Amino acid sequence: MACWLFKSEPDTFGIEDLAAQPRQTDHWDGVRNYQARNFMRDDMTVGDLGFFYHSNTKEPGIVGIVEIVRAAYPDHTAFDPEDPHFDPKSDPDEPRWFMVDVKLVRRLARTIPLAELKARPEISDMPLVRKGNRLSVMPVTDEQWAFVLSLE
DNA sequence: GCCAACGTTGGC
DNA sequence: GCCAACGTTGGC
Repeated sequence: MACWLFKSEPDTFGIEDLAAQPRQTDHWDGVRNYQARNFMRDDMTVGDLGFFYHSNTKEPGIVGIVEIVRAAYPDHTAFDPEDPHFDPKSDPDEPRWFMVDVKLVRRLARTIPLAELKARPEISDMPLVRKGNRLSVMPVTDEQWAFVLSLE
């Protein structure tokens, strides 16, 4: 089983929004970065766990845990001209972008702030804490996963 | 709101 | 294939 981290802006789609969905499950659409797409399309499997991370907010940090409940399938929002993530170059017959379904497992007891993660040498290799990182979906090693949870 | 860092695009 | 220009991300 692999572990992951999903970034989202809480003003757009936060953990409370996921919690409000039926069965606390939703598709993770809108990823428009090839590296992040490849992780989802090629490497994520049902049963994998992920951190839910709030970005671009007052206190960015890890707020919860999700589970992958459906493996990658075409991201239909790329075909919708009305959608903010519309991509005219994604052809329904040969989709360019993919998404997975995630289910909320639980909120963390507290937000683990980015600043705190950055201060921990044990996880200095996490892409999340590296300068200039812009991946919205990234892998997390088992060791990093366990360490982050130990901070909760 | 600012701006550094990054990925993508397109001219050549 | 190079690289400047541009748009976006995301911390602060």
